[in-house]
Amino acid sequence: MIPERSLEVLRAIVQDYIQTKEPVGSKSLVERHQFGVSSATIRNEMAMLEEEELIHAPHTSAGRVPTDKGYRLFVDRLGEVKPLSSSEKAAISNFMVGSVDLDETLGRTVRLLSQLTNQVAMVQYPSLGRARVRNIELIQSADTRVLLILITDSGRIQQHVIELNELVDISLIGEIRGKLNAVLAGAALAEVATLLTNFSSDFAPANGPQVLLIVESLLDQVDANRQEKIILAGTANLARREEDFPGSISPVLEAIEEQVVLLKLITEMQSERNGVSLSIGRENPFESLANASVVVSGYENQGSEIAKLGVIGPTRMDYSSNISAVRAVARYLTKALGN
Amino acid sequence: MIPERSLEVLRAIVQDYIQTKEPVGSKSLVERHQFGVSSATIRNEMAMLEEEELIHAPHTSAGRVPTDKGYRLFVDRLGEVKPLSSSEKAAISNFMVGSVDLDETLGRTVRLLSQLTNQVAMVQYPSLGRARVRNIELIQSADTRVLLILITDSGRIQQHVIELNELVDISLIGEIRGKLNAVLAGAALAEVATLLTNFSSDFAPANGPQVLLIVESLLDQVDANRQEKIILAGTANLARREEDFPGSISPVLEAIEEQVVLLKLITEMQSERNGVSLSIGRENPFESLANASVVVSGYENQGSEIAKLGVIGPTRMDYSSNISAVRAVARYLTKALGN
DNA sequence: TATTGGCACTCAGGTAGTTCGAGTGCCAAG
DNA sequence: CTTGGCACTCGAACTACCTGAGTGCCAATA
Repeated sequence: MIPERSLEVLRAIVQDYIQTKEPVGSKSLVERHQFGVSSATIRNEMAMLEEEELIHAPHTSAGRVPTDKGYRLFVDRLGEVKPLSSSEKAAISNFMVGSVDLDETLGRTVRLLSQLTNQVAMVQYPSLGRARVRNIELIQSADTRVLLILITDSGRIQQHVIELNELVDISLIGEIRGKLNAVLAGAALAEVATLLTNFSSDFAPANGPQVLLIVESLLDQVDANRQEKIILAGTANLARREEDFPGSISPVLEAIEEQVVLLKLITEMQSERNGVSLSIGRENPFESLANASVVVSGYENQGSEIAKLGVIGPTRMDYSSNISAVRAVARYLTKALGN
Repeated sequence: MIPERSLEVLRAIVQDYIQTKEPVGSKSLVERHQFGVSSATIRNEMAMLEEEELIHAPHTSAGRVPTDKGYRLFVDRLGEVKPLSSSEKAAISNFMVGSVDLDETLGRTVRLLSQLTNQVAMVQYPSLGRARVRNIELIQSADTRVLLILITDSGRIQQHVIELNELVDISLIGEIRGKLNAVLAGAALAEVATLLTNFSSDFAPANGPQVLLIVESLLDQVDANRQEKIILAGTANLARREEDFPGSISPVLEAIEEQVVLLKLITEMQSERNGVSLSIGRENPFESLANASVVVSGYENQGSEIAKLGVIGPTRMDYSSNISAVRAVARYLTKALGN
């Protein structure tokens, strides 16, 4: 359909535009690339591309700028993924050593990704969806208070304080803990609710209310964490790229701060080839992100994807580098979680 | 020293400037306020104020703008603290209901403060400095892994995964936990290190290495958390006030993201009257915050200050409102922690 | 001595006119 | 299909000019 050379021209336009941030004209194009044809020919090609809405001229006597559709074609068909430099690789492995718990690992990861790409980076906490219960702890932290801790095999630790309305004997707490673990250890989180349906009937009726409170809290815990969490880093990079956002950056900042929006966005994104998925400009469902692009990839634990990570930046971003950075970091994180 | 009416004029200038964002001239000043004198007189006053470096003219034929020194005088001597509107008060109490654990409470607080002030809000996590150990838990989460949980009486919960190099018997874990709690329960965090000096000598020599590992991790835990943590909300408000920051907002954003900087800043700020402390423009030690002001207040638990919270915004901010909002939120948070 | 009206002066910001040149589309010739 | 040529377009950059808010100062006044 679209002839080979036109695609070459599109690629050149995208690359030049990303680099120079100026609309690119036919003349500079033939100067910077070896096409072996004259600028007039290129002009014809460009007219074609404009016909296809892959590029767009901001005004009559200006060069051309890629449209969202143009970027899309670029990433889908043309952009070789730029391999990471060795210093970048070194940065990645350095960053990872010495993190032990999940919080720290994810924290480092998000900062790493932000430094690597000079964009805003985000890491989603592992979804509890497919995780399994490893351990449940109940700790009496005051006379009428119990701390419930839920540890899953993805390494995530949830804690919550339960306020019981009356004083509870420590042996009862122990009993509940024992039975909870007996019933739930190894169970998938999705099964927890069904497994606990008649849980309180095992206990003396007098203790029923307390047991129920704890069970409810546990279910809340499982459920509340279906609504996920995202951590961010490098917000300042947005401001540094301010000129890349026509209008203002504040809608973008707002969208980013609104975790719900971000979560919706990245969970809806379908993985494309290479395990990386993109949403470019107006492709993505939020008006406020019309000038932004999102690059995400899933990361895994024990063979299945548990959450996503990625970057968000101006539509005019260096897709090649960012895609490879996101992919590499996702891989490293998967590896780091493997231990 | 400085006559009464000059101060009135300064106050009027600050108020008008904050409201209109335009340099304010002598004529508009007499129009908007009842001074009972002519603009010529005001001009004389203004010349005085400029002499004192309390205001400054951006250029010859423009009105005047308060200097940092002018703002300082304003907040110290002139600004009545604007009482909160009843709807604001309602917002505060609504926001607080239903938060149970510390994380959630602080999370709500910071969002509340940001909404109330339309600025970037920050809340520092309680310092462990004066806190006491309430409980220590050790949970075996895999064959060679133990989860250490430290709960303090300020409600803060720290957890850390310890990697032991060899398989450990569960009864040993239980023994260690028991003795740790026996030794440490109720101890101030500062004492923990001394209390544990000879801890491992209580155990069979064969177990020495394991015990040491755990003790070390616990000490790390106590120590690592001396370096505090801050949570932020409302970063987008900065971008919305972009025009208030000459140059760019990106240095400000960077400073804010750099927790170390923020922490240094707010811990160094000395509380002024009303329990609120301010740092205005170049008063604060970081060049990047030359156009920013910080308003912070401490919040308390059990009668002593455990950490700080506050807002950060342009030097040209509404000090009266922000001061009262910060103060009110700090009070409410103190109250909320009282339970 | 403090206040005031008057007045000349300053200067940032807006408007209007001009030029410049990168870039375009089209065409006829190769 | 490619290419050189050419007329055309129009934003950006520069200039010149004007306007008006605001100033500082002074001499008159209360």
